Amino acid sequence: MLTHAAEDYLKSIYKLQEKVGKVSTGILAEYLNVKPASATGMIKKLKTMKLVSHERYQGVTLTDAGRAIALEIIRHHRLLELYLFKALGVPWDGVHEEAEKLEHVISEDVEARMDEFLGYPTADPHGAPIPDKNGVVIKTTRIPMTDLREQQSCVVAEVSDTDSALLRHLGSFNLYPGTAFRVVEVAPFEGPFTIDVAGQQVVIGREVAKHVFVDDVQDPDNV
Amino acid sequence: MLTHAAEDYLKSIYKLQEKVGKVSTGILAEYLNVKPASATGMIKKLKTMKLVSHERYQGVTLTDAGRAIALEIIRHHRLLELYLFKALGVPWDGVHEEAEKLEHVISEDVEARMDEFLGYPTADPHGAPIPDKNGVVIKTTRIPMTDLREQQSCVVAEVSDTDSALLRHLGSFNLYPGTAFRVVEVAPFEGPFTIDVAGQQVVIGREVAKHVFVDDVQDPDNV
DNA sequence: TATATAATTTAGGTATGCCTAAAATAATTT
DNA sequence: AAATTATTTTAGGCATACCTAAATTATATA
Repeated sequence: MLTHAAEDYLKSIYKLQEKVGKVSTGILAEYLNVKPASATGMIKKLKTMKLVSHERYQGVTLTDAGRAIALEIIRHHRLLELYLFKALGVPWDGVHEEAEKLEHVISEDVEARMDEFLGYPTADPHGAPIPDKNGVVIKTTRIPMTDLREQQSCVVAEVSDTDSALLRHLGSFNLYPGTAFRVVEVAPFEGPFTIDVAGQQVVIGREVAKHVFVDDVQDPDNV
Repeated sequence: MLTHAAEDYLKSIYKLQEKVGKVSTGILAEYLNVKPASATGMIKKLKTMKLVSHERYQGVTLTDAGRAIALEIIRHHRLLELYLFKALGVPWDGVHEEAEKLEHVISEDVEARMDEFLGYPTADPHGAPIPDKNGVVIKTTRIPMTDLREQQSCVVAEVSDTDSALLRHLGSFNLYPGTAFRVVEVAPFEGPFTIDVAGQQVVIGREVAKHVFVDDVQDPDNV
């Protein structure tokens, strides 16, 4: 069995790799709130276990074995988030922190029971896809809200799960995954977005919009 | 926050103290599957935190602060066991092992939600009392099954939770907490107990009977 | 191309929590 | 009371996973 720290490194490498391909030591260290020297140490350890590929100064990538473990941990995390949300009513801005601790200790048996209780779900409360038991993740085509233009309509697909204050903010506007909205106005010079959510006008700043990803983008009917 | 190991020590000291008063280093080490030298080390650490009282060669006892933490961990453990059993259908011989890992990471918030879901229960699936939020444990008068005499009737109050094979064995006879039975025969020379459970005759060996505790002992009506 | 800057790795240190072996203390037997 | 046995503590090591500081390597700038 891997240590919790090793599991966290694999999970983080997976997530960063999705964004940037090869993951540099510095990026990884920053993501994990750890010094680069510490990351180097763990990368070496993971390399001897053949869970990552790494050449000095060249960044890390997961091996197939490493990715399988990373996906398993991510599955634990997201199923736990959804379970806490649906079965125990933990607010959506609190589930990430809880799941972060539980993901390392939950058994496959308990996980399977939660999965069954939830009806084999495919997304967590923030809209992130839940890998299936074999590590298969549903591919999605989500774009950041900042790419939207005026008058386009769309549906919230996913929001970042790490910042609990941000989640409370979004919740106050009902901006949950599945919520539809239309862009009313995009203020110039990197200004905020004014959107229409169920008839209510809401102003969303750039920084917030960067963390909201949308789906089903439709141009206005009357063009 | 305490380390998981420190929490386990406090919990173990509490349980052993219930049985033997002052807890010797050796007994504690054996209970935790650790060498006496390691126990000495942790005892010293807990002493500096004022969670235990200890004089060299004289055994440990918990301070009020230490007991409060021990009871909190025990509450976590037993609520988790019951939750896993009732909400997720984990078999009663598996819940102990799961709870052993989860008890150290579950938050007070999630615990409170499970408590509510379960209707503020007072006993876990093995009949062990669940301390309340303030660390108050319901006092019980339970006697080991080995103290029973022929023809006495009683109700199973509690069984040891650590040996999963034993639990499966008891389960096969329906000997769960709450189950009533009558002693039909006690074989001489430390022999087995023959009991009547819901009309079925069952033979229970001494070693098993030592781990079953009963309540509501009644002498036969026709005396 | 040489130099300055930035990123990464190496080297050495800390804390936790376990271990074994040896020393000290306590309890039991003769 | 002395000697043997058992228990407990001390001393010194190991692995994990973090840290800081210094050395190395790579990249950007003059």
